Amino acid sequence: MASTLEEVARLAGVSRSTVSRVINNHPNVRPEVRKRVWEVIQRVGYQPHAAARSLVTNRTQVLGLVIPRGLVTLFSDPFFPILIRGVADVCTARRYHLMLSFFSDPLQQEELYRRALRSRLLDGVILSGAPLDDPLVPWLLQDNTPFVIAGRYPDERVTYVDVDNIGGARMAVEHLLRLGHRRIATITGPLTMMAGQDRLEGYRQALLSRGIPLNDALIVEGDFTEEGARVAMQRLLPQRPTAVFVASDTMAVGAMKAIREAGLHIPDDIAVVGFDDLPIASVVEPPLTTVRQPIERMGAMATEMLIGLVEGTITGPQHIILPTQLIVRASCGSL
Amino acid sequence: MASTLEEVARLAGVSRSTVSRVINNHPNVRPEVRKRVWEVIQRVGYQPHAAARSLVTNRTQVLGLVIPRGLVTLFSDPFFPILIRGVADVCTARRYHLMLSFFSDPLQQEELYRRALRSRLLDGVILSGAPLDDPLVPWLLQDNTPFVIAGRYPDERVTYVDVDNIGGARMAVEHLLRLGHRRIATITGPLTMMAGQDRLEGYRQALLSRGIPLNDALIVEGDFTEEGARVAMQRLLPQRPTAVFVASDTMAVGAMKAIREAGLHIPDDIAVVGFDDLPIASVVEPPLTTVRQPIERMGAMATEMLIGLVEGTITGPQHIILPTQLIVRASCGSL
DNA sequence: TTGTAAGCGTTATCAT
DNA sequence: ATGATAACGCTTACAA
Repeated sequence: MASTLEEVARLAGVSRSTVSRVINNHPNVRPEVRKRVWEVIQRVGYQPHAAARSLVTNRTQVLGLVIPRGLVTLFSDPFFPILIRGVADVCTARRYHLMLSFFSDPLQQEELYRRALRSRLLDGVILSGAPLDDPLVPWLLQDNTPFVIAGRYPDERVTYVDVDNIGGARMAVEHLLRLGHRRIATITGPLTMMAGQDRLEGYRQALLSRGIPLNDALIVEGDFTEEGARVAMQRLLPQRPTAVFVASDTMAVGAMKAIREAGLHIPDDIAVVGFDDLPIASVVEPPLTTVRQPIERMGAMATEMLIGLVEGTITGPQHIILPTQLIVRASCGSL
Repeated sequence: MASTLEEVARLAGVSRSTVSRVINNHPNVRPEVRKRVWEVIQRVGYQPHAAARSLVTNRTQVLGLVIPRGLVTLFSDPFFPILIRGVADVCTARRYHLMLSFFSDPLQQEELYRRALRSRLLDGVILSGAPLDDPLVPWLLQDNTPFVIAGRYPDERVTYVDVDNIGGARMAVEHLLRLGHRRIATITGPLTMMAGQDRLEGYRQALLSRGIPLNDALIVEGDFTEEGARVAMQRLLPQRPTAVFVASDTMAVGAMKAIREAGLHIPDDIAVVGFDDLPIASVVEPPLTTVRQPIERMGAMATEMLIGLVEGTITGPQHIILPTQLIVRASCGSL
């Protein structure tokens, strides 16, 4: 069956401690002994027992990625898959394992918190897509659990890495302004999320910097789903906007549907700009002008930072904002 | 700090064993004592230490989901996200944790196998998208690790759950035949994968049952990517097929691009049928006729079966095939 | 450089 | 019904 340190030690004619030293690359082992021990390890296929090890080291080499289940419903939106890939790649490279946790209701969340974190199953967690009032954050702070948020968070004590949502949104709207639009609507993300708020803030800044007053009738809150955005756009149409900034590509697709269903043309009647630069942006007709954000990189950096926190190579809370970039295609009519 | 059994025992004025019995709902604890112990547990926020527990129980309550990294590149294809959701939901419901593992090269795979499985970090694994000659399968069999494949596998000893790829493909092609097509091409999935082979087999069966000889020039192997399918379709065009069965929706989108780029019309010049019924199928122009497969359900069932295997409530190897369904839209020209 | 032995926090066996 | 006590497999002082 599964061999233990003890067995390897016996076979190599040394003590458990020596085998442990070899496994953990400690110095102070005679090269000759080290070699002999490694041979036995290979021969019997010895692998340290993870639980036994972490019982004494207090480390599991497992990181958690926590995502609200509701958002995952939007798995037609590859935001999370891409984020996960960034996270997973760093985990693999740094020899950590990745545990995925979705939760729907607060009850499930608390249960998850107990089972995964209080039970010391995880060395740390990455949070993404959490609403601003997510109870997880105070819990984590109080328990002193290493954690990083993929997304801005208005508390200096939390380490986060986000993309420049404000700047990106601002660029998008400024582009529409340059094209002569003055009646620019927006479909926001959920305003319970920082990303939703920030993209709206960028919209605001762009308009105000041109001295254009905000018009509440041109601002409708969306929910990051295509269908939600379709409905939102339908509500916007009577206001006769000449352009609309939509806070995600997936929602932009929904908005475009609503516009076409109303018999209007994109971009001639209404220009559309999205946010994300997901693959669909270049596939849709007309191709979507959008703001590119480095999702995978955000996941990767969040993971690097979390590992730094866990291993103690990063000390205080850090705040990183990654740049975004405007990708101009046909849907805004500048081509 | 984190409290232990010992501390709870002291505070409740009982022994460790009693607290352990309470935690694990063993009988033979006086209701009064049980109540007193629970109170202390709540008060100090005690949570059993996962590693300590699994060191003695030989159970971690963690399941692994293993996916080749290469396929994940296609994260614009929501197949895996949807599968993951099915898996994750059952995990949550059954109080298991889910560990996600991607690997690219065989070396990484072996390293992963050692770190995650031989180290007893996982109670079992779900495999998906693995090629037929994946070395993981023999390893798992030999080590007697509980595992389930989401996908058919030609070895009676392995438990799997798959969708009816053969039947679905056959339905799709039979539909094209009914519409009068005789020169039907196909872009297959990678033939290293069972799903690729099975969908090709369905194509074969449909044609042969009508007495139409197979024509190798009409069969091109794809790789489940949009771009790969675009190229494949370009190679197919000179053969003048009147219809093409494409083994995935994502590939179908690529094929449609190639067809349009050649100045041809869908479905009038070439009818297209896909496979998956992903969200994009109904969004694309014209809407894609395709074969719907219950991806999420497959993930969920695979997980249920794995848990059954782990907990010993399922004995022998099981083989389940879930039904598929033809969804007729405009791209095949029958509307 | 190597070995001995004490824990890590549980569960489980066996008395009581 | 409850309590000692021995594992589980490892790391890590401390000794030698």
